Amino acid sequence: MQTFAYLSHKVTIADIARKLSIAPATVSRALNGHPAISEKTRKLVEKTARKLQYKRNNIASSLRSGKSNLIGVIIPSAEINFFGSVVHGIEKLANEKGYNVLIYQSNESNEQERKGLETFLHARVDGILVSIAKDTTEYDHFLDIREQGIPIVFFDRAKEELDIPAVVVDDFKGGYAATEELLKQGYKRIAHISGPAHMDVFKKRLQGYQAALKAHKIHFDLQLVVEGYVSIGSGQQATEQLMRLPEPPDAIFAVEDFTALGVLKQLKAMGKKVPQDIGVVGFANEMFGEHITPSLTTFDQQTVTMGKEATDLLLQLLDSSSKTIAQQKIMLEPIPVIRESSQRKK
Amino acid sequence: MQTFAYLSHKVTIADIARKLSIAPATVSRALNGHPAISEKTRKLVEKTARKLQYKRNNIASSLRSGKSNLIGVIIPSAEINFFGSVVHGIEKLANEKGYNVLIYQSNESNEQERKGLETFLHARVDGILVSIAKDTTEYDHFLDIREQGIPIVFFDRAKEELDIPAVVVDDFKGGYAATEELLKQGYKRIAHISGPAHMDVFKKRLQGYQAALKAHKIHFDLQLVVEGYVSIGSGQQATEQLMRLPEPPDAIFAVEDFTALGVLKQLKAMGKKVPQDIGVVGFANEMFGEHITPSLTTFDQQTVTMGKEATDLLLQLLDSSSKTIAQQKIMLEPIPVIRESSQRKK
DNA sequence: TTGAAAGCGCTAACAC
DNA sequence: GTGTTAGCGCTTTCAA
Repeated sequence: MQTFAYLSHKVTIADIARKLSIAPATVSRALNGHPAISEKTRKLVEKTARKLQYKRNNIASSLRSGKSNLIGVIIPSAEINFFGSVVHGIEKLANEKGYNVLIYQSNESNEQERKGLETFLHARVDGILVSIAKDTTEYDHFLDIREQGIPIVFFDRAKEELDIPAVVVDDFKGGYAATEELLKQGYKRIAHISGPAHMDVFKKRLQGYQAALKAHKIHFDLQLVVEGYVSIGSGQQATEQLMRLPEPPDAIFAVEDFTALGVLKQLKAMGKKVPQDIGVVGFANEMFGEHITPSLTTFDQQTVTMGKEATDLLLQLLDSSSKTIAQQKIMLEPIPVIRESSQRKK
Repeated sequence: MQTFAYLSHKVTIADIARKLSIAPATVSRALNGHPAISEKTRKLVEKTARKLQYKRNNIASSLRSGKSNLIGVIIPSAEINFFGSVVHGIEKLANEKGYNVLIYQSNESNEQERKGLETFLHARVDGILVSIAKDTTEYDHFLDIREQGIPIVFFDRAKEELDIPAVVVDDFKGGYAATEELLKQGYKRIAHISGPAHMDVFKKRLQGYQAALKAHKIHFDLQLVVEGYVSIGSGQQATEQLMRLPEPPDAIFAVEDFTALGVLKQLKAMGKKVPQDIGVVGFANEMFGEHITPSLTTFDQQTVTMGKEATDLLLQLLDSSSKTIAQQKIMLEPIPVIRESSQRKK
């Protein structure tokens, strides 16, 4: 029951074949640049196709070839700038390479993440790109997918133990650099508001923070690390807690920008001046950081590049000919974006 | 050449049928809840399907039924919060109803917008949701799609003349309310930084602005309207121009939040106090507005609702049984979000 | 270099 | 209530 079929008969390769008195197979070959087709036939077919406004039916093509040319992408939330930007990179490369992109938002829920994978299985996507949801602490659903023979690549939120290819930012280095930036500015007692410990991204930033302290021979005070849950409210709460310490910190490295925003809000509410009294550094380079007062020092995660690299990796995996992938793990450099919130000296 | 086909033989309805010694068609019917199938058979088929881990091949199903269960969505940019949020609404409803969502970003370019439509045609989407790109001034590509019999619905950035169903915010009302809010606060000389005049959204906000002035018997001064191009830079530039007037404004209604952000930045650079010296109102309720200083008064566009309504409209269009659509044009109320930037009194 | 024929997995029309 | 048959539009052997 084709809706509106009467309006425009869909032209097929059979139509072209009939018109030219050749076989449909020949038309197909000509249209797909098969080498064993004469230049003359090819031109003729192409011209006729254009004239008849032929459009290849991807669905039929997919059914026959077993390739859908679809890539599924699961992101935690489209409302976070960061992911929107990564998707931009994914789409750009994917479209160039003839793939379409299906998006599914997990909303940080494990259940919805699983649903997304299920949906993608149904849609017969050729490969899947995932940034893991915050609530996900079990990973069997990803392994299931891999067992089905569908390539997966993680981006940003990866899980190392699974041995699934991934494109991430060097979070350890980022955490290290963030801490060092504060030390360089003369802050002495640096706190860290971390994210859920089960997530690699946040764990590594914490490790970077610890390593930087150690390198600078600063005693690691456990009281100065508060585990947050990656949100403005969490940043506010953690800040309150930190500032109530007998020896409060003089700088805070927040695990990402939303948390950092919470920190700034709370400090303002408490009448503390940033960066004079307290230094603040975030992570992710979310858009708002540039526009708030004081502007937020942070680290850029090369979002568009991340999307492209992840797609490129997936495409390699899809290309069965390349059995060996160049690199299973790609680390992007976090790029420091130094702004007011950390600049005590100047 | 099915990659990894050796790893997991894909089970089909034929497998189930064989196992139960019934016809494939019966299996299909049972799985699709066909009424004329006995409860007993249905249960049996369902159980077997589960046991064999059967997954319907959507592609085959699409080819046969002529329905892809795919909805294509074209947005100008995934990096604008507003669109991310609308997509959220679209996805939610679409997924509930068994549709998958393809996303394409036009990046405000007419060429890419056309490419997106072309891509969707190839992918045989059942319907298309579009928010028009800034650079688009000709609309034949949309009409072409409609002629192909593929339903389109616009959201937010619509074009009235085309007579294509749309879900938009009542921009006239919003422009009116924004202006009135400033008047209520005692501002007398209100400027407006508009957007490209060819776009309905911006044109209507301008008309709302003019109507509000008129209603309050305020002379409309053409000098106080500057056409911007919807960006921070544009807001800065326009503000500079406005403030250089012999009689500069004491309030600015910016056509959307990014422009408003530019206004605030420029005013700050000029040493003007907001809202004491000058009042500012934006539009769209972008995330940053809440967090900047001063926080930005703006109008919320009910993004998630917008996405849902647009999808609902499209779904109605797809459901051929309902020849008459309830409403071809849906207007959402802009919701005032009053913050510091406009609050002179208090 | 091209054609004929088969079939991807599913659903719908028509039987019974 | 279920089976039979055909075919969606394409690609891919195999044969010529």
